[in-house]
Amino acid sequence: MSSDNGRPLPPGLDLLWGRRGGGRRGPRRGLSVDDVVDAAVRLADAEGLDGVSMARVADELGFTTMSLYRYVASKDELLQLMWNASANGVDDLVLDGDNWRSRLRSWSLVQREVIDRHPWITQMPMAVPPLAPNSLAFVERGLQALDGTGLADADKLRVIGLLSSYTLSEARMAYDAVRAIAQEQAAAVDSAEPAAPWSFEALLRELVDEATYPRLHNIAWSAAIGDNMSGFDERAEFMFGVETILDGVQAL
Amino acid sequence: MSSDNGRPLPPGLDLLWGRRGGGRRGPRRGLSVDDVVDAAVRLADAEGLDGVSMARVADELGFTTMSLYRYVASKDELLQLMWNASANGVDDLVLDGDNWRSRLRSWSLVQREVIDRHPWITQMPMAVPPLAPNSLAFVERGLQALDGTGLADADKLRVIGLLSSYTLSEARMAYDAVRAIAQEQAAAVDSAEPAAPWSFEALLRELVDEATYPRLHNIAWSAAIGDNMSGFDERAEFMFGVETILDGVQAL
DNA sequence: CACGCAAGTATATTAGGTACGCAGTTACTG
DNA sequence: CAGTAACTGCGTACCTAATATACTTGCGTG
Repeated sequence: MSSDNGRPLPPGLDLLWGRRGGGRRGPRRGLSVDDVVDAAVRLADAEGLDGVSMARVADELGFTTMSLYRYVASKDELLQLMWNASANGVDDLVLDGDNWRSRLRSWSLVQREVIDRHPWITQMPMAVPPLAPNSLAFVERGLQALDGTGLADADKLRVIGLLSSYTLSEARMAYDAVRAIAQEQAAAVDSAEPAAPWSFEALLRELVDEATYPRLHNIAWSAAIGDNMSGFDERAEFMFGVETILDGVQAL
Repeated sequence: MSSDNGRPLPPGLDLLWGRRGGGRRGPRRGLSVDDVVDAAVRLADAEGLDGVSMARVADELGFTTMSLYRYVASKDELLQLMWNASANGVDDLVLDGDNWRSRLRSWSLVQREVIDRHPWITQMPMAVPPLAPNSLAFVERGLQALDGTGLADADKLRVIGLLSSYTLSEARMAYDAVRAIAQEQAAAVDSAEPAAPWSFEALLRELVDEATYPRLHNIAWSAAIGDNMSGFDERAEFMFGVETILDGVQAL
């Protein structure tokens, strides 16, 4: 298999890569690691990452909280597994396009779609370099998209990293906005007050005074931003950013 | 001042913008919001964001935990204030360079320096669009750097957003790596075992099998990555990414 | 067939955020 | 000037959530 056969992986990675040993004595297991991860992912999809507590996940499975620790070492490890699981389809991903540019574009779109399916990804702690099977598989696909370009390997990796960090942060902002609105509405319900809506543009106009922020002030009061909230197409915005990055890559 | 004079800002933003009213009756305050924020920032600088608990901050100031709630509404609000405070110097930032490109480059460098001074920024929850005075001031500087280019305002904002999200995520990865190493060493100390060091490259070579990840496998086993850990210059890496983005901007 | 590892459970501990009410303090108000 | 309202810092208490530990029971293996 590999050079370091047998040497134990760092904690957390072993499970991720399916290398947690384990004798086979004792009662039959009532669950599998996948069951636990699936339940957690389902919960996160439905209620956001905050909805995921060990107790809640265990409930979902009809087990007690502590039983989960027979399958994962810590909540953190569970989060890693969830993160990996969220990208579960990428192995058999086919990138269409006959040039690197369209392939990379569709690669970015795929990532964005994954995040849209699992918005909680944007809330993940992300304490560790993503050495998960699916993350690497996805990177591999990105490298594949750059086949045939004369780019150095290191540059390819950089491009991949650049695109995916842009995608993630764009998605993060989008979902932060969604959450902010949801939260505001929730607050408005139980406070029973008029609760001024404070659109984003209204806030900007309120806060940005002309002396300190001349350019922002100008933008905030221009018609362009004026009816932002309605006609605003986040997806187009995202695509534009991707194209800009691709332009930069083209220059390499 | 502005169109909506008097309408209360959403919670959290009022303090950020110095608009938490408050009569002046009652005992003199023993602290100021700035004292609290400063203490929290000092703690975070020294011990990371995990070191920041309300109790710990209060201890630092010689007050009880609950007294802090006379100054901030919640820990979350405190975090927002910390985030804003971390960028405290940007108002009087001078961007050198006579063309937009060098100005933007130095703008990115400044952001990176801020993060280097306060690495905990990369660990922040970031639940909300950054409507903080200093964030906006920094954006304003970015716009300023793009003065004279024919770019549309919306495009300028996109460029700014793109660069800063890249900067943040690059810094995040860098500090994640630092933390991972520190944590590994800490674990090695109290376990008293040989505790195989598992360099990043060794891990990659162990995990990435040729069949599934041909390109990654190739990279992992190439000399280029081989002695990565030592000769690896993260700063140069970062600069390269910035240049790539700037190339993309140039194409606009 | 009994030994001992392993699975699920119950209980408890710890950490951290925050609601609530108290007692003392100060400044506005009549 | 007295009264009172608004405000201070504090102590206590509650809640959520992760997880350590010890127990009970199941079952493959020697």
